[in-house]
Amino acid sequence: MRKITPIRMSSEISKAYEPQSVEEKWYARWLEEGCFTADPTSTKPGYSIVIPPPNVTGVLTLGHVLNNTLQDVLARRARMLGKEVLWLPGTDHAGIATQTVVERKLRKEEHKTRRDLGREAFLERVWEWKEKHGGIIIQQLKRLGCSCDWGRERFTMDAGYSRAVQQVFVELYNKGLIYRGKRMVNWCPVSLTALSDEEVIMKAQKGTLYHMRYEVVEEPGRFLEIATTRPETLMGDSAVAVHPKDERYKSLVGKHVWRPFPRAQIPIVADEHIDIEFGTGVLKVTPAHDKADFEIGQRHGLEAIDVLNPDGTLNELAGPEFAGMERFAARKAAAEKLRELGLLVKEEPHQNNVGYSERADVPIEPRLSEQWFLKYPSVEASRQAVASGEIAFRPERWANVYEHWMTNLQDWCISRQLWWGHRIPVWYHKEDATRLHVAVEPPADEANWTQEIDVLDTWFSSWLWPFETMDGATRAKFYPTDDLVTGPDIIFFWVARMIMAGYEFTGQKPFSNVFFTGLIRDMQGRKMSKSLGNSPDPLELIAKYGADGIRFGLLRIAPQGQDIRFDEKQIEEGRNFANKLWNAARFRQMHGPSAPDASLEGVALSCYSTEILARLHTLIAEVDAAYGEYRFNEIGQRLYDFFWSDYCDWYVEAAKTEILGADGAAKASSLAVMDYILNRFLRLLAPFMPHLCEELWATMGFRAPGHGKPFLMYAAWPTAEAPQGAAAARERVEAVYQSVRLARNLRAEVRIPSNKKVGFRLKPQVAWAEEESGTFARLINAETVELDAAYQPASGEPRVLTPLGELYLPLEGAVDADAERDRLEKEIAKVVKEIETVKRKLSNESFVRNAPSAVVEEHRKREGDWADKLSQLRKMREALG
RNA sequence: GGGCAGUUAGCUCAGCGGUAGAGCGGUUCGUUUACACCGAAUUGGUCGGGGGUUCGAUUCCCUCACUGCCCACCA
Repeated sequence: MRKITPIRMSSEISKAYEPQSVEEKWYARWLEEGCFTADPTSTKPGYSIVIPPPNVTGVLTLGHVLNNTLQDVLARRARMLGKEVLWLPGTDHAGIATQTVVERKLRKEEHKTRRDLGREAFLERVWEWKEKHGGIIIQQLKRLGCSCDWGRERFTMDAGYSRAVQQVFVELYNKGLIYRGKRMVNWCPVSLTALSDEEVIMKAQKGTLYHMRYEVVEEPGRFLEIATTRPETLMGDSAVAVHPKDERYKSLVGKHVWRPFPRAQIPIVADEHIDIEFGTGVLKVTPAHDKADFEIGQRHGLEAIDVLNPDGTLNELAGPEFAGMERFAARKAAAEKLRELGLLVKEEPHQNNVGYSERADVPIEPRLSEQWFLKYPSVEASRQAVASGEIAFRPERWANVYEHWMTNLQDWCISRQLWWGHRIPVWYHKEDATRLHVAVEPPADEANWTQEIDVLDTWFSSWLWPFETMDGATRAKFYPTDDLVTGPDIIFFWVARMIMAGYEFTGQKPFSNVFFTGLIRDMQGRKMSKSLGNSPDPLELIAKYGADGIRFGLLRIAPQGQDIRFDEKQIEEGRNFANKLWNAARFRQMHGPSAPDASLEGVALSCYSTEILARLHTLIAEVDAAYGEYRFNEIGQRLYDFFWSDYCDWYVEAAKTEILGADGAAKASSLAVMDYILNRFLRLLAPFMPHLCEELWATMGFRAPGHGKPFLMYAAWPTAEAPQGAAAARERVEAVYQSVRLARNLRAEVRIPSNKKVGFRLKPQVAWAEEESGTFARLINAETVELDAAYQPASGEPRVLTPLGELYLPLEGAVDADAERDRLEKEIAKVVKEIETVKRKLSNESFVRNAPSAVVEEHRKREGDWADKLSQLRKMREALG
């Protein structure tokens, strides 16, 4: 193992923490030393996470930063808890997205389409692109500090993985769960492929409801009025439908109407599906272009007339004047023609929901086509696993969303008319198209067969991710995985399907916990998107604030599964916190070397030391509890508050009395306590800010019992002992600190500049006031605090009652008896009010009877405290005259 | 049309049955030998409206309002 040489701090070292070089240095060291490598033969208990594989075309977004930082935190803490950790990385081939990117490039640079190249050549291009430009995001994740086992990076189109995908297809086919059929699917006229229901996004549209009329064949001169939003499909109408109970039209059922163009007689049918209330209560039935219409067509044996080409233009069945016309142009043209024929009754504005293709962002076209479908496997086991808590969803409410989807499953359209993807392992016999060969290997007499040209939906490969990324030995050690961290937006696409695949193909759940993060939005609450340009570049933020800064900033504002409004200020806070820690360590270093083990054996502690150690003890307990509930923001908040406020603002400032004082033993004690705290705190913070903590750990020369490697990232997770005498210390320290706050306030009120040293007088009311007067004086920036039990203040000298006693500020010329009288009287009024409140509460019998005794006790104590304070204030008031 | 979240200080958010919190912002002071990416003090809230349960409600229940998200074949 290589020796680590820490950079020694010196007074020349920069006052501000400069993350760039530190972060890159440590990341390189960790990699060199194999710190991220998972060993399946280890005797330590295993812990594993698989990364939600980002698209190979992807670049890092803030969403990725949050998501992967959370995974990194979990992985790093698990290592410190003594687990053998596997965080398995990789990328997704992302069928449509990647194909589109390469096609666009081809068009731009060579003015060619993929068809110009042909399938084989095009795929070669995609692979070339993938090798060259794919996986940028992997590099970006490294810059963020992700401790993935990069040696195990997987891609969903790796040879072995692809084979597994095809095997799964064959297996499901043989089980009768996969079938081919001509069905109504969601067709994207831009990507020219079928899509699953999940890839369709419903959007509210402002459109027009056209009222038109068809003449009844059997009763010339009588017209049926029909409302439609899609007149361009009327050429594909093969019936009109009314509700069987609709009295208005009962007599017409079984008769016919004239479809105006191409002119034809079509029947009037009765169907339960019709909503009597909507429009005119008459529906034009276009079985080829609407899912509901298709079903009506099935029930009534209607012809499905497909009037659209795959690209969304109309075909010759629509008639010569429409053939070749784009669908939305045709809508206007059809309406216009109806108007000319006198068949358009009216047009009215209408809002309805239209399905859009998630990728291409155009309205999808319901289209009848031959596709492969999957009946989901292991549904009941999967549903049960989440319902019973065998797989825990956090926040829990997502379990309901999952449950709802799982109980309303529709068969999954898994074929895609793309080239980039896993080719469906099916061959059709050239002589006899009904003969199929379904296997991973092509048939022996391959020349007599043609392979299916469609590929599989990308999610049909990603659902195997938690186990197909692992070899046998790895699986034995690390499967099922422990935590999955992902966004709720892919709960159906990915999470639910992985659960089903896990049970179906491994007989086990694929993971035990799923943590759903929130979505990161901009300050206006909008989704981050490329088109809005409101998505900050995380790498720029890293350059500006450091990886640790962005990690900490984001973690601290990421609530449990709630959406997050992003504000760069929050990242700035992360950077500032890093700087604070850096400087606190620097301060400690300025007073000599630290003890590596930072033990407090046999060290006599000041009350301030005892108090901060007690707080550290509490902190560790709280952090552990918060980890147990995945409350990352709370962990961040606790660490921040403890360090900045309790440690830096109070403890270090108080300890300066001893550190800068003459008592060698006392100084050594305070420094040892700082070492103790820093040693533990760096370990606690390491998962959040790994680079900085590792740097300081090395600089300070700390050691800790560890789990194999001489890095902080392998140091044991800290435990803290509650110090002896914590309660007494806390009481004393709190009295001092409270007195400090009051004294500082007094200074400010009397307008003494913060840097001006002044002399105070204290009439002590506690026996130990003398012992703490030095620290007290330091904290209030006093020249002196003279203790004088018999002190007679000049009338009008600024004064305040503190827990240490009456405090006076003898100032030349600033004596104002009226002001002091006012101040005291205001204070007295406040106390009187407090006492009244407490008294009222205590005199309420129901309160005393019903409230928990601890609460009642607290009120009693409070009453006593206030009463004491009041009597002292009154005495001071009398003395003032 | 169903379901789920959210509504707390000017802004972003914690708290979720016992005296309203943080950060940022504002105001005032500060070259106090770690840190101006800092320190101190201070300002600022009938905890969305209305009911109810309770000795007590920002916290639990009901209801309404608005905001956001998910699901759903009303053309």
